[in-house]
Amino acid sequence: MSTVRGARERARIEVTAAIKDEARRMLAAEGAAKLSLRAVARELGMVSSALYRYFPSRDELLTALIVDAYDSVGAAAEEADTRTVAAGEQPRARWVAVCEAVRTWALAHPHEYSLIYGSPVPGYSAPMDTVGPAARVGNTLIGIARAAHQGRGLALPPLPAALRPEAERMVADFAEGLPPEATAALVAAWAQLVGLISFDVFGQFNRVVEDRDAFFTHAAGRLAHEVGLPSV
Amino acid sequence: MSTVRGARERARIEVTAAIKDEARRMLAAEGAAKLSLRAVARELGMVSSALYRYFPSRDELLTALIVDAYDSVGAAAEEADTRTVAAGEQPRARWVAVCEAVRTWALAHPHEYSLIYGSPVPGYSAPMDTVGPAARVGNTLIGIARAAHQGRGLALPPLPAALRPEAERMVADFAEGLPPEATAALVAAWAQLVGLISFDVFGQFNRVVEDRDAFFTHAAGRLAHEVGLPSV
DNA sequence: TGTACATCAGTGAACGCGCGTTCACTGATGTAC
DNA sequence: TGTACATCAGTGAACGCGCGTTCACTGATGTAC
Repeated sequence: MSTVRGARERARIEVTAAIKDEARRMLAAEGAAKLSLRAVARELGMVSSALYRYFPSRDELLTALIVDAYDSVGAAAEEADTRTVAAGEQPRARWVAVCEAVRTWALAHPHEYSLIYGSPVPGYSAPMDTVGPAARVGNTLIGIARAAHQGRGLALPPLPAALRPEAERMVADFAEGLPPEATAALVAAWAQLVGLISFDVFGQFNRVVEDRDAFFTHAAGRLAHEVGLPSV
Repeated sequence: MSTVRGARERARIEVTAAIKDEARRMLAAEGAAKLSLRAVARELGMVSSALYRYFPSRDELLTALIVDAYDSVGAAAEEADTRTVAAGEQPRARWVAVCEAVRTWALAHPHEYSLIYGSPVPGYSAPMDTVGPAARVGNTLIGIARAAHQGRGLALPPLPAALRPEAERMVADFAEGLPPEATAALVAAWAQLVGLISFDVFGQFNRVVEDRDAFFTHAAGRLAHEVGLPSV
C-alpha cells in the first residue's frame, strides 16, 4: 500500500520535484526576486494555473526552496564533519572542514545561499517549517565543540558578568552539556562565519582579497581558536 | 556665480533631494525590490516620466541611494571614532565604539543596510562611484589599528606562510604603514562584524540571542582582540 | 530695459511587458459495489 | 470482471495590477543682444 504507488501518486511526486528543480534553476539564473510561477510553468510546458495543484502560492514554493537549501547546506556540513571524524581528525580540523564545506556549498549555489543568509525576501516571512533545517549547520558546529569539551576540553576566556545569564540560557536552550563560556563564542563564530562567506559570495572581497581560499582557511582556523578548540 | 543660484538650479537641487528622500522612505517601507519610479513620482505628486529629468533610469536612482547609504554609515563610523578620540580613549574603546555605531546605524536603517551589505539586487551591478564611499567604514577601522600600531603596538599571532604574499599586497593596496599580520586580521574582522550585524538585522538571532546589545558589545571586544588591539 | 530665442521642467498618453491568482471546463485515473 | 461515480491533473481564458521607458507637447525660466 505504501510501497506500490498508483500512477497518480508517482506522477505527483515527480511533477513536484520537477517544479522545484526548475524553480531552483531559475533561482540560480536570476535570483529570488525574479522567480515567477509563470516562468516555471512555461519552462515546464505547463499552463501557469496548473502549478496551483502543487503549490498553493508562490510563497509556498519559495518556502520549499528555502527548506531544501537549508537541508542542502546542512547535509554538506554534516557530511564534511563525519568524513573528518572518520579520518580520525581532531576537533579543530573538523571545525575548519565544516566551515570550508559551507563556503564551498555557498560558492556553488550563490542564489540559494542568498535565499537563506542574504537579505530577507520582501513581503515574505519564513514559516516554522524552516527552523529545523535552518539549525543543521549550527548544530554541527555545536557538536564539534561538545566533542572537544568532552575530550581535551575547551580553552576559553572568562565570560563578562553581563553575559553570563544569556550564556546560561543558551546552554539550556540549544547547547546542553557545553560550558556557558562556549555558547556566546559559538553563536558569534557562526554569525562571523556567515559574514566571511557572504563577503565572498556577494563580491565584497573584490579588489580586497585575492587568494580567497587561503584567506578563508586561515580565518576559519582563527574562529576555531576563538571558540576554544585546541590548536592541535 | 556659484553662490547665487538661479531658480532653476535651486529647484533642481531641491527636487533631486526630494526624490531621494521619498525613495529612501519607500525603501525603508518595502525594501529595494519594491522601489519603483512610478510610486516615488506618485507620492511626490509628479508624473512618472518627470523623474527622468533627474535620474536617467531606476538603476541610477538606486546607485544614488547606495552611495548615500555608504556615506551615511561611513559618517556614523567616523563620527563615533572622532568622538572617542576626543574623549581620550584608547584604540580598543575606539574600535568597540565604531562597531557599535555601525550596528546602531544598521538597526535604524535596515533596508539601506540591506542595500549595501545584503544580497546584491538582481540585475543591478554597482558602478565605480560606490567604491570610495564603500571604503569609509573599513578605513576607519584601519585608522584605529594604525594608531595602535604607532602607539603601544599590536599584539598579533604570526601569519602562516601561505598568507604572507596576500597580506603584503594588502598593505601596499590599502593599509600602508601596518604590519602584514594586521591586514588579514582586519579584513576578516570587517567581514565578521558585518556578519554579526546582519544576523541581528535580518532576524537570524531570533530565539537564539536575547540580550543582543550585551552580546554584540562582547563580540566587538573579541574582534578588537583578534586584530591585536591591546585590551586596556 | 526690452525683445527674441534657447533651454529645461513637467505633462499626459501610450507601448509592451510580466505577474499572481481565479474559475469553469475536460478528460484521465482511481474506487466501491 | 464490469459498471457508475468520485477524485484529481491540467487547460485556457480572463481579471486586475503595476512596472520602466518613450515621446510629442506646453509653458515657465534663463540668456544674448
